[in-house]
Amino acid sequence: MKKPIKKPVKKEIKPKKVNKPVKTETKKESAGAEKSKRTFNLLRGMHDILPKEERYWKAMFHASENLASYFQFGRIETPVLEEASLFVRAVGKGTDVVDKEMYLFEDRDGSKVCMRPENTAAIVRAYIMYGMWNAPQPVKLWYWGSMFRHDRPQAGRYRQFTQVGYETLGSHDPAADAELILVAYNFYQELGLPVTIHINSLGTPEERVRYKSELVNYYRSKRSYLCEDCKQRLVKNPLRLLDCKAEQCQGVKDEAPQIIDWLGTESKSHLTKVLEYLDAVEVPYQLTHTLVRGLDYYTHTVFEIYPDTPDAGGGAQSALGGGGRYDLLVEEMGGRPTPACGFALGLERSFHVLKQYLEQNGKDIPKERPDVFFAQLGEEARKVTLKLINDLRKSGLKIGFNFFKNSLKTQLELADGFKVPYVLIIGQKEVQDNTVIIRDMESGIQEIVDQKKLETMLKKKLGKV
RNA sequence: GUGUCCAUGGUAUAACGGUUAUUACGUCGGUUUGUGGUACCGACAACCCGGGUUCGACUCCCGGUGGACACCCCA
Repeated sequence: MKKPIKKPVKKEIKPKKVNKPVKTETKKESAGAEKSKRTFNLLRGMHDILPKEERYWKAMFHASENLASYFQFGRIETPVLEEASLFVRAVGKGTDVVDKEMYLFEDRDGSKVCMRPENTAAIVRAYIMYGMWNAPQPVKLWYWGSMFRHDRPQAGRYRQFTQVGYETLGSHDPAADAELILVAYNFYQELGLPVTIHINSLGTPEERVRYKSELVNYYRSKRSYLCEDCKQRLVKNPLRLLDCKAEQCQGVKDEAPQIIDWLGTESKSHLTKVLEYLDAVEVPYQLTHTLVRGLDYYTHTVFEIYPDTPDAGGGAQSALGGGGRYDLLVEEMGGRPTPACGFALGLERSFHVLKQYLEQNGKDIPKERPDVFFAQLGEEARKVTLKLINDLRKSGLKIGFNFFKNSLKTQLELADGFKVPYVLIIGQKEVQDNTVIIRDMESGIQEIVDQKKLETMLKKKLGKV
């Protein structure tokens, strides 16, 4: 409140430059307008992706796109907004994702809609809606988009976050599971980030139910040793008991029955086959019997991807992505019985860990640099330059320039900042002669060439023939 | 949802219950108007918001908002 009043006064006392009073006036005006002075914050848990981070995002997008094309996944984009019950049904009532974290609201016509908290449900919806079972099976789809969960923000966790995901619908073959895991693994290989896959099997619902009751029995007998959270989990979400990080629960956890012992021969052999495929493609994995997943729809294979870097974020948050098989979901959602599996990667997390990893190892994703910089003096030269730059657009050369600077000195400074090997200069003289100066930034040697020969000259000099 | 810590120019920071709030980087401009990587000069730009205590608050207190981290949970 005080600032707007103070400032103008201060400036009026010592009048200096011509444009000062003008500025004072605008300040006064905006102060008078009161609320117009307010600036805006981001909503909690939201974030911007700025140009300086773009190369990481681009790398991630390219990796996922190339893998999708190589492994023949078709891109699908579903809406951010869906009928709320879609996710309630698919993800499951009682899960935190549905009960506590959904962006849920009434649309203007009173219908309940929500912003997608994940994308598998929508993929299944689309599979059924468009009768994709009529296409050759399995149907392989991938997506890239924003998801929304109203959770408390934390390292690598946002309320709006980006996931890339791959889903294979219509195959119960363990090769489908393995292929997905391979894609996930390759994604990080492409980025140069070492990761390990943690894998487990949840078996069939029947096997899981039997195991769960066994687990509950076991934990009940040890109830007095458990932390408060685990006492809650015992009634609310028993499988999560295995995920507890509390010191006091570790002993109990280590002795706990393992689901693998409760799997039938078919489930076991499914898991074994997946592992055999992983061995064949040399994907490093770790059989983790404590791995359970939060969403209700998983059956058989479940897996998560963890960075190999030791201090890459906290405990649970270090999972970069995860997924698994959901053989019953399509039918539950009203489709024909269709086995399926898929996974999603958290891109903000991946970005975070990747950047940190690269920095720690003195590496980086190279910034995009122009090959040459075009400097221009005067209006006529500017026109010619613009024409030449446009002509060179298809040459494959990247040309840096800044038309809004007039002094050659400034333009050379810019060029220097880009570390370009050559600068092209056009002034009055060159406009008249239809020439252009090529300046070697290292040696300072300059030569004058005909504008018509510019492209071939440049390509030659840059070794891009 | 719970807990801990935090909030000064674009970024990173210093200081202070009281007349002009540091410094560096940055951005813009200049050192005879057509030549960079150095140097010098100048300019720009900040106390998150609201309330309280006080003669007086950027500084103390409360609330809000936002941030960081952990838990719950999840990507």
